[in-house]
Amino acid sequence: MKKPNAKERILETAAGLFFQRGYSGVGINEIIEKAGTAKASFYQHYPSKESLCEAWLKSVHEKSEAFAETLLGGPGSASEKAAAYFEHLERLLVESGYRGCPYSNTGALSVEKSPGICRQIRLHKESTRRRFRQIAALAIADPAEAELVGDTLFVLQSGAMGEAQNLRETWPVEVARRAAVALLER
Amino acid sequence: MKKPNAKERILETAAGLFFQRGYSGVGINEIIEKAGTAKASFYQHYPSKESLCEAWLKSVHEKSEAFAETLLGGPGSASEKAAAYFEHLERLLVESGYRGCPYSNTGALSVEKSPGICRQIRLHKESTRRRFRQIAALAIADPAEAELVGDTLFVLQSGAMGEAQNLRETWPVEVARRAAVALLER
Amino acid sequence: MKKPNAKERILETAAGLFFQRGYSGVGINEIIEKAGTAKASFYQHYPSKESLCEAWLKSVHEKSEAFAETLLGGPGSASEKAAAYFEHLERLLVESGYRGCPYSNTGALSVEKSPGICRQIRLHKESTRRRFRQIAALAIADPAEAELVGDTLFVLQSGAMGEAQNLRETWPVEVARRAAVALLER
Amino acid sequence: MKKPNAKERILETAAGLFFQRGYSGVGINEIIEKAGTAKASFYQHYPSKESLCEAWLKSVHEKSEAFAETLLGGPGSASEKAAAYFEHLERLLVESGYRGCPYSNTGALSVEKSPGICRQIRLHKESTRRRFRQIAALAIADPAEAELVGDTLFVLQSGAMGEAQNLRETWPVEVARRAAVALLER
DNA sequence: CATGAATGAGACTTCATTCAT
DNA sequence: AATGAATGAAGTCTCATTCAT
Repeated sequence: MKKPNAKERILETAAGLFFQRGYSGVGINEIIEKAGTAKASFYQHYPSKESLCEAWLKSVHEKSEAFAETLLGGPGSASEKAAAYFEHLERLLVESGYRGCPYSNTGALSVEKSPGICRQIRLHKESTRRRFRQIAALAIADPAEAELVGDTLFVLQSGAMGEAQNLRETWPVEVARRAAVALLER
Repeated sequence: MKKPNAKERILETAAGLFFQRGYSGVGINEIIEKAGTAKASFYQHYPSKESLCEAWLKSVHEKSEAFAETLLGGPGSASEKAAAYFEHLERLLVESGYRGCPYSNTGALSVEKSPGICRQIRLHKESTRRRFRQIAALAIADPAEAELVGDTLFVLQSGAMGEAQNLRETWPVEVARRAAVALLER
Repeated sequence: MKKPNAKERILETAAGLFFQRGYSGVGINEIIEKAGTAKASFYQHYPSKESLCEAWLKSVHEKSEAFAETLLGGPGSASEKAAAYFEHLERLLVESGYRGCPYSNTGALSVEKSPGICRQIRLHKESTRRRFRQIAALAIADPAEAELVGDTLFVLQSGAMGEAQNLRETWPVEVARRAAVALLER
Repeated sequence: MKKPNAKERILETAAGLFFQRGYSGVGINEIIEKAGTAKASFYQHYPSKESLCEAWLKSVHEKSEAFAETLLGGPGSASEKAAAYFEHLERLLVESGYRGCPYSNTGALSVEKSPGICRQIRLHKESTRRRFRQIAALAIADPAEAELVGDTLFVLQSGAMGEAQNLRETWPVEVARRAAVALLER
């Protein structure tokens, strides 16, 4: 019995599982079983589990970029945009059962062997950092100051997601949001 | 040939390995081999791998507490203490090859099955949060305000460690330190 | 993009790989990849991997026959022909990195399931045996004696190739050549 | 349900299977199933399939050495010993269903990656060569001549086993035996 | 005739854990 | 308290082959 679109189904299935239980917590067997594919079909499309991880991170990055562009292109002041961003994060966090940031969760594993995965993580993180700098530049005239504030927002957001995940509480996100707003409204 | 202190040797060996490669990246076999113990001796002292993880986290917590107490009990203003703390983190980070926070790294795994590990993480994180609130209280009179600033420092610190690990760069720690100092010197 | 001569390219590619790493050491995937063909194109030309093996052995046999006919039809005494034959073998051996006889290497696998492959091996081996008997008949009058000597040359040659391969040294071929010459010059 | 002596059972089972169908023709699964062991028990005793192959070849070598020593230490002239040796080979060959020499069969695979296996093959082959030189030295006074004849016997024996395996006939062994006797009785 | 996607079966290896001594 | 042998389950990956287009 042959089913088409195995590649898509595999990626979608893996996306859900990797996000919920982490890259190292999910095996190929479970992925292909839930995707309804044969093992060899998997390896036809992805040369290794690591490459699937890369594809997953890439797909998450695309959705993240789409949201960020919408937010940045829309109306509102810098602090409003930042607040909206943190509120969005909080919603995601609760909906996902406090699973935090897929990139940080993957980076927390010792994946030193896979440069491809590390590269995806860096790409996403640098992109996020750039977004926060753009937001800061809306409110702060001095470029150097804007960059510093942008980086601070980036660090705040990362810490908020991580600790909310660790503690299974939302207050870190709220704290970060208030700090962000304060930095931008000064 | 009986070797004493098996329990200690196991814990020390595991501490090094868990820290460097993460809880899920190290197997029991490697631990007992490097510790020079037999398989069954391991299970005599630790009923499971998870319990060893708990013991590891507990031991890390003790060292962390000792450092924090020294810092808090010593001389210096709030912002000086905070700056010293972040400089300490940066040193650890570089020395360890950018391995970040053991608790966050462990929490990034989906270890929902082990309440003991989650508990250790929460204990340590709440304790760290309390330390930052204490530092903030040194500089800020209003209790509510001090708590908020303390939580912000906590979030900053966590994000700094996480992103420094992800990017293998130290700037997130420096950014966090400057933000912390700014918050405390206002 | 259609490429002609797919069948030939497959055979040539497989010939190189089978010779170097043995029938069981080469997979279909590698063959079609290096030949630049699609999976299904392969099975259009060869119903199975075993049939490709047969085709390979057949093609090797043809080249071998051509050489033998040239040698036999040329000038020189029986012992000169035999010596030339062994010198030829030694050259091939060194050039190929001591890969020995493709037929013996294939026969060493337990390919009991494939009568076609076994048949090719037998065909080649019996033909080689006949050649040696012909050479022996040039030097030895008595037919029964000539047959025995021919068979002995055949066995010597086979052992020489096999052990040269096992030891990665050429002395077995030289030993066999000297024994062959001695048998024919008596 | 735990059974002791897994290591022995694994080696004995593997010996039979490797001999009959070749190293590459037998999988770990079949070995452990027929040996009645768990897969992890296998890897407790043998770090890899290749290491099991080495152990197998080593065990075969020991039996082979025992036979050779008995033969060499016993009574009889050089040609009688050689004849007995070839008759022994012929018996083994028929009994085993024409499976030839385990070392040559293993060496025919492209096992370039495993130096351990290659080493076992070389050890056995060089030892066999030495035995034949010893036999030749019993009949031939000149040392250089004896060495050459010994090597010739070695090559003859190898070719005989290989071609008997290829053709599933015993005549190569008989031809080799007659050639050997002729060389020693001259 | 050519193709890329799909497949069932099996490859080798490692996991954390438990048993009998 | 300490040990080496044994284990079931799961790990990632490859095999030769066939399908639908």
